[in-house]
Amino acid sequence: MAVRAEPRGAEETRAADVLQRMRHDIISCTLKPGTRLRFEPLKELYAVSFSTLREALSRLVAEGLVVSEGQRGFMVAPLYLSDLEDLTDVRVLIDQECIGRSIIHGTDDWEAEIIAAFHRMDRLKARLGELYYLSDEWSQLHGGFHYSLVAACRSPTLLDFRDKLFQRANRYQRMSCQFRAKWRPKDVEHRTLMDTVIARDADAAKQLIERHIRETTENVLANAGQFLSPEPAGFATALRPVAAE
Amino acid sequence: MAVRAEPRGAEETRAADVLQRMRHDIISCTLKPGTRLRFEPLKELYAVSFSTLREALSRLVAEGLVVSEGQRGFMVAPLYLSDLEDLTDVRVLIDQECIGRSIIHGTDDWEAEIIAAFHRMDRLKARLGELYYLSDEWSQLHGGFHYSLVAACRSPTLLDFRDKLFQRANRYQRMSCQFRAKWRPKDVEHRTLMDTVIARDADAAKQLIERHIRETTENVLANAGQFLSPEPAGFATALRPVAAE
DNA sequence: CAAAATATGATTTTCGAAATTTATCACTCG
DNA sequence: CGAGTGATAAATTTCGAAAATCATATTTTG
Repeated sequence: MAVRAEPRGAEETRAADVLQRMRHDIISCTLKPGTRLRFEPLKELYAVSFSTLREALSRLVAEGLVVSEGQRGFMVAPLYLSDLEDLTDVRVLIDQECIGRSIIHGTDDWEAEIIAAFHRMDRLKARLGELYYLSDEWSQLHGGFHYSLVAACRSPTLLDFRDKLFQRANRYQRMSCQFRAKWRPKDVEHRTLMDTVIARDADAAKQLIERHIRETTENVLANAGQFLSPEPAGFATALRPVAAE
Repeated sequence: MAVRAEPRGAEETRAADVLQRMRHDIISCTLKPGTRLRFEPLKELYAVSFSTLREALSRLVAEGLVVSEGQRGFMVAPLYLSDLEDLTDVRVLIDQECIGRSIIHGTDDWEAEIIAAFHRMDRLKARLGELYYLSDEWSQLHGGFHYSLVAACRSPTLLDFRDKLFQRANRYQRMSCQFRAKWRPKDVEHRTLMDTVIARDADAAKQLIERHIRETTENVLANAGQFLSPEPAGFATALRPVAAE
């Protein structure tokens, strides 16, 4: 058998590839919140067929990045003040739990990975200068740093939830950057967070991550709060009693 | 315009309908854990085409009820001891938070709905007799009761997470029933839970819900623990560093 | 005889045309 | 003039055939 031309699983499936690209475009607000997602344009933009698009959109609905209205198509999930507040509170809960568990279970390798992630983020920031936070690459490394803090929590479910929350929250920040580019630097905070976590001081780390998350939200609100409508129209959002125990 | 023949939104979309049916069949273990989901049989079973099936399957993957392996198709998510344990811990965390918030924000209507839900569940149980817990209808009402307890938490995100966790956990119980039909009755527990929540005793309610959830898991393990493989093969399950903040 | 290479059959994945449904707009009627 | 009605256009949704991929059996080669 010949050697694989691709770097192993570069594109498992066309649908999975489109899913990834669309997710990125939604989070980065290239696809703006509230935009109706019509098929003809999207078909051209992503170079796939109806069904394949549909598959990707379906999954994005489950992830909360897209909403579907009956048989009237799909739409990039709008941004709401109430959603951001909800998101912020739940993120605090989940991140605190993850950090607490990571501090209990973390190994030397976990610590090493945190330090490495911080270093990568820090150096890239230095190289990028003033508007570092607009870059996709920094976004990646910064996300990686925060992930490294909680990576040892030993709960795939918590990590999955955290990931989804992180992505949804990210959209609000990316959006707010487009209005005003003022952004309080967080280098010191990140370093303190790292030190505290590695020192295994759970209580302090939980306090720090809470402040970190809440301050980020406050920044978003200061930059773009006025552009957020307070509530979705229907008010009742995700309600449905279900199966049993 | 003529009067609608259907009871309003009975089937928004064929894909949504199939999604719902498949979800039910997976949770009830009609589609057994670990089963490969081949398209030809499924196409016949649900009477839809490839693409429509694919759409439903995609969403079930996002919900954690189905797993997809590269381009080798789909499979009903297997059941693992480690997953059940993870699930149990996270459910305790989320449900405690939801109950605490509901007790803070709950109105009279919220209390009324709890009492109503309990009554419905209680009467159906009396009518069904011994093996009440095998019935789909009871499953529904029991789920509804637990939902009513947390319904006033004012966090769509938490409710959504809770719902997904509930469904995933349910699968383990349904499965365990098939091996042995011994099931400790929980009537008294449910009533105590209701009384405590309505009395707004947050600490006691949190303790009760934790015990309720953990005992349920212990029951499952007693009935079917020996049939669960301890871990997924690959070990690392849901890991991927992502975007940024 | 073992191992690699190839051919064959089964399955998944993708595509674009056909069927439904919704939205738009001109038109009639009260 | 406004509300309802019906036809037309635009969009979504569904379908099944065609292309691509994977698993298996067979043959070839060292």
